[in-house]
Amino acid sequence: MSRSDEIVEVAQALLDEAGPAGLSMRAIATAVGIRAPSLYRHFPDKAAIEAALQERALLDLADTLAAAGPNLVPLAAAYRDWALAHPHRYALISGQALHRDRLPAGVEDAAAAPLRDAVHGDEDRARALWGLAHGLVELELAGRFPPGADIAAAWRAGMTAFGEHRRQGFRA
Amino acid sequence: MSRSDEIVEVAQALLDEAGPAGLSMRAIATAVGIRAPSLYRHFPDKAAIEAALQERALLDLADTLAAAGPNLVPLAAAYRDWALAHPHRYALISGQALHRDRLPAGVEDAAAAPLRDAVHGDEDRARALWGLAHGLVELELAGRFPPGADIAAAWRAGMTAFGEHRRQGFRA
DNA sequence: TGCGAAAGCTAACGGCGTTAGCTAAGGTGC
DNA sequence: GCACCTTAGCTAACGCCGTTAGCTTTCGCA
Repeated sequence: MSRSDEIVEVAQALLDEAGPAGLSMRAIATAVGIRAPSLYRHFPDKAAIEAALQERALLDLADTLAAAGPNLVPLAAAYRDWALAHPHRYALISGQALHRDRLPAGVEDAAAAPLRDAVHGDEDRARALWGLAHGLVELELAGRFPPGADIAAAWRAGMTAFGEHRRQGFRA
Repeated sequence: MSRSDEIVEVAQALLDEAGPAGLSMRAIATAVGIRAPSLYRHFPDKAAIEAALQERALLDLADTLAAAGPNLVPLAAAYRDWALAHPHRYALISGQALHRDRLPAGVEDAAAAPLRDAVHGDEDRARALWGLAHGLVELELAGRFPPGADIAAAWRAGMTAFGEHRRQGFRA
């Protein structure tokens, strides 16, 4: 394993346990066993390390979604489960945090493809579905739902809306 | 206008033009005409200033949504329009950024109430709808949709799903 | 007139990402 | 075998960040 790979590995462990706020260059370097400036021998800046983590996370998410199959309900469940299992990774790939220009082409799309397939290529409904899943995950991770809220039921309500809609062959 | 109010006013202007990243204590202080440590005469810490901005933003959003009326489509349009008009304010009240423990009681709920009313008190569907709106806004603000994407059509697709669903009296 | 509170100030601390510039180790060409 | 260049580490430091300590000035009021 190259030193670069080792750094990314260590950074991912640090992200998982300490969150994005704990992912400092000094912390990564210490975990590797070197000093912060030495990291710049392997990566041009912190964003490059973050981009490597984002690539990993997106590919992992894409695999997970692909493994969930083509049906809406298990697909949505896989999306939510992945986010809840890796909340800090999800935070790293959501919002403005994504270093899109540093990611290899296709990586971002790979994670979106399963959702698009689940609505049979209808781009508008795929985007709405993505928004729904992303929004529900973000609200849940941010603790915006009151304690005791039945979040699974909210997912069911959303999925039912989209599922029924599809079964009727509706077009917006 | 008290000094505290002036600070919040200036901070909001700074937020609107420079975004959350530009909202530093030194920048706020300079814009007010004082030095950063003097801000601590009026607020205990930066989070308190942010909380004041969040309260303003949430109340403004709540007013905007209330003015949009009880129907789903114009309500959703108002939500999106507000977020696009004040992207940095939206960023400040979304995600983990919210200082919930520092906000006056009811402020957060005031912004959510119109969505809940629009689905006639069905909590599960209200949360799904909130997730949909929040998610679509976040994805759009983050530039996650490809250039030229018909985002309005995605909103229509989502709203149609929820709207049709309601008209049929469906329950999840 | 004196006093205390309010509100400003400078200097500084420990954190951050990052840069400049030095050094030690390892391989390669003559 | 020696000179040389590259690689990968290091320390010191810069300018930013939020924040604290401690000083001064001003002002209202008894």
